[in-house]
Amino acid sequence: MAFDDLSNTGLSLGLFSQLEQPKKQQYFQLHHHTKKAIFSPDQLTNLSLALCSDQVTSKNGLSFFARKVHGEFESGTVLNRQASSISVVSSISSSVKRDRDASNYEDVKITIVNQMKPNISGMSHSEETGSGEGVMKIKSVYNSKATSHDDREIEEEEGGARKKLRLTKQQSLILEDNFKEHITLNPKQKQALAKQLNLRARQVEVWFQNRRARTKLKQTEVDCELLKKFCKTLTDENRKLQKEVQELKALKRAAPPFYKQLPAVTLSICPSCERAGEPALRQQTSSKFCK
DNA sequence: TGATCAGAATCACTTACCTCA
DNA sequence: TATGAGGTAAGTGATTCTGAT
Repeated sequence: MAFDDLSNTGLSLGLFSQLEQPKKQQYFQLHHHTKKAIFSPDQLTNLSLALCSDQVTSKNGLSFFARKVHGEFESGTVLNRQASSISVVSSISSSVKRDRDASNYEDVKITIVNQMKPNISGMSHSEETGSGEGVMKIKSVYNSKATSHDDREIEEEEGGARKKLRLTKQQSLILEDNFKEHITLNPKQKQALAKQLNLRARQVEVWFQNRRARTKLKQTEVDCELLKKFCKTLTDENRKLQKEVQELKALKRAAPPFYKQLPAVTLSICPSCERAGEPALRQQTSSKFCK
């Protein structure tokens, strides 16, 4: 796909109006990931934990940020994502600003430094951030409301290797507190929290995402331990029962059961009433039994 | 009314940076 | 000082859901 075409399909999408969009999401649904061929069988059956569901109302004026341009580009070809979703364009490399929550940006433009490199997704970090041929830079142009933090980050990202953000203890504490209250945030909460922490909404979102993943991982470990214990209990129980069976078998061999010592009794069916009974008894009661 | 599409939200997995033993 | 492990912020590619057409 030629780059001009790319911008036509997605990147020159400008302002979007605010939308009221009720969202209902089931979090941590039990589901299978059966689609990606690259998954191992274990991964295919990887289950999420069913925790809760929540009604989220999102009023996040679309803030349609160029989210995903990815895949192998070859001139004149299409993106490797479904053609229907190509309009969403984003991070080709770490130099791409990605902030779909920044509803205050005015437009997203692309600056092409050089020709696109085939197989961008396979580029190494140094290749991505280098300044050599074939490197494409995408720059998000925010409106005047963009925070200084954003500007700083753009500078940093353009400058070289990606700098890892370290949250302060205070920030982590506040995030943790919020997580205790709700494990997901609606856009309003996200924005508010981001403002409070002097972070971008995307960073808050990522933190919650990673936090949920950590919670799930821990829960999985706990579940695993419980299952191990349960398994051990069952094994012990099974061993006990096996032992009991052995003992009973030994007893049986030693002395035949008492019912085998009783005289044999023949049961027969009365042709008129079709009831079973011992003949001697039936003879005594036949006047009542078979009328 | 059902089909289709776009966009948002979220996920699992991965990468890369940073700290610390 | 070098190094490997572990923690975690961020990137990537996918699915699901919902509203609009």
